Amino acid sequence: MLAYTTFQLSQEPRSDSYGRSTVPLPFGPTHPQQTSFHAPGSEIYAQGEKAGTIYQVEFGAVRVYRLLADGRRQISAFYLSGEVFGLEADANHHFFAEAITSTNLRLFPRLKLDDVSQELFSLTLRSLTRAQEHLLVLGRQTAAERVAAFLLDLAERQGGLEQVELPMSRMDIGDYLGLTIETVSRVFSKLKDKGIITLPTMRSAEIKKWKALQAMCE
Amino acid sequence: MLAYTTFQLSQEPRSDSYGRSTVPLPFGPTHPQQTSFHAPGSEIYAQGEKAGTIYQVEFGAVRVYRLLADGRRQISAFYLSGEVFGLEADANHHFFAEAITSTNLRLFPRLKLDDVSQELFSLTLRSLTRAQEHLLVLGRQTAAERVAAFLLDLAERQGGLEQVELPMSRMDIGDYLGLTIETVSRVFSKLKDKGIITLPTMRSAEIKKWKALQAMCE
DNA sequence: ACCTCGGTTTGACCCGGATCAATGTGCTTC
DNA sequence: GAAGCACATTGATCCGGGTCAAACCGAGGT
Repeated sequence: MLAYTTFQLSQEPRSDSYGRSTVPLPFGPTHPQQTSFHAPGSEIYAQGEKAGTIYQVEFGAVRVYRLLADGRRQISAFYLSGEVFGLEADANHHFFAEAITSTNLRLFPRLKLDDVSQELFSLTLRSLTRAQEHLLVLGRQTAAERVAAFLLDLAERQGGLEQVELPMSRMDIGDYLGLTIETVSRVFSKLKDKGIITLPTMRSAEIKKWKALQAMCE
Repeated sequence: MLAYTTFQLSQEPRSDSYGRSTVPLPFGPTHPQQTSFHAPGSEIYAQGEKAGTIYQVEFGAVRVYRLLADGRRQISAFYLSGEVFGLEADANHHFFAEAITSTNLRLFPRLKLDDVSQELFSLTLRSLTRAQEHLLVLGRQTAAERVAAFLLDLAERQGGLEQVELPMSRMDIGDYLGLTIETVSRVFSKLKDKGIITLPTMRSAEIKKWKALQAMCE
């Protein structure tokens, strides 16, 4: 029932989409491995902590999640026996990891890659982080919070100017944020009424009150 | 305003979290580059097509999305000038990519990596795919569809047996699926009433009607 | 300038899932 | 076995955002 998909850059499939290897992980042998036991509910790492170690579940179950300021939580993924987690796009963890049940972990220290691999790998990891952060938006934010976060994201990607280009339609925005065009439009109108943004044309926005917009995302 | 985050495995930061490089991509020089122009709305690649090429937006904007059977669409990400997309976890595309506006793309052919990089990179790409597929669940599926997909996912990860262990609490499940514990519980009860599953204990489920469960996810 | 047409905005109403509240159930401890 | 407690289920009500429908642009075309 497990589908072992072939990876384009691999000669042979070796692990499934949860990181559960069918052979020992390739970065094991050269580095002495360490294991650690975690009681139910205990923290494995916290958001903001230094990252680098990769973890493989020997037995037990782990949840990886983020929190909004008001306590709303979005679990990004669960990890079961054999599965691997802990990869982060930069030096620090962006998520919390906790044991759900009694859990034993095998620890793999960070490893070195050549230059080409590095850049590509880095790129992928940051896409992963972005997707995971978008999970939080879709899973736990209101329509207004989603649109505010979207505008700030676009503005940042366009250099942080107050003028933001919106190359995509309202429908595209809705489909990205998990909303209907009507709701997107209503939120835009409300932001305009409050003087937080202006809408000079249908395909652009001007951010007038950055603080207010940022406050809306928690 | 752009935050250039340092990647743990890099000596120096070279691209931001959208894949917009501050220096030429490292896989450019050794391979002759190709570019392609796309009119608004035109397809760049389709779900199921052979993957491998990596794309960088020279100008324009691109949407990458998935569709449910009934036409509901979830856009996974937008890509703007300078940004990179097209990475896939296996030989085929799992998403559709389309130009939003008139768009020019720079194409990079697939590249070879050493063995160690391969496994790790493969792992990361498949995490990325999983996160992106979870976006579809959170953005566009109903409570019943989310729970059904969750049970099937867990069952598959546990070897495809009808008995599924649920190491996590209802609250954990809710926080993963973007639902409340009450809704998760109600959906479980409804599935039980319909004879699709049984709940021998609070922390396990038995799938009785696979077809019905699969049908619920579209 | 006027017409057309797709995309957008606005309004009225509805419904799925959240919230609030009460009850039920399994586990632990004595 | 009874008490205590955390987690889970069930019920009643509410509300955010979806749906349906109408009006409103704005960019081309004539």
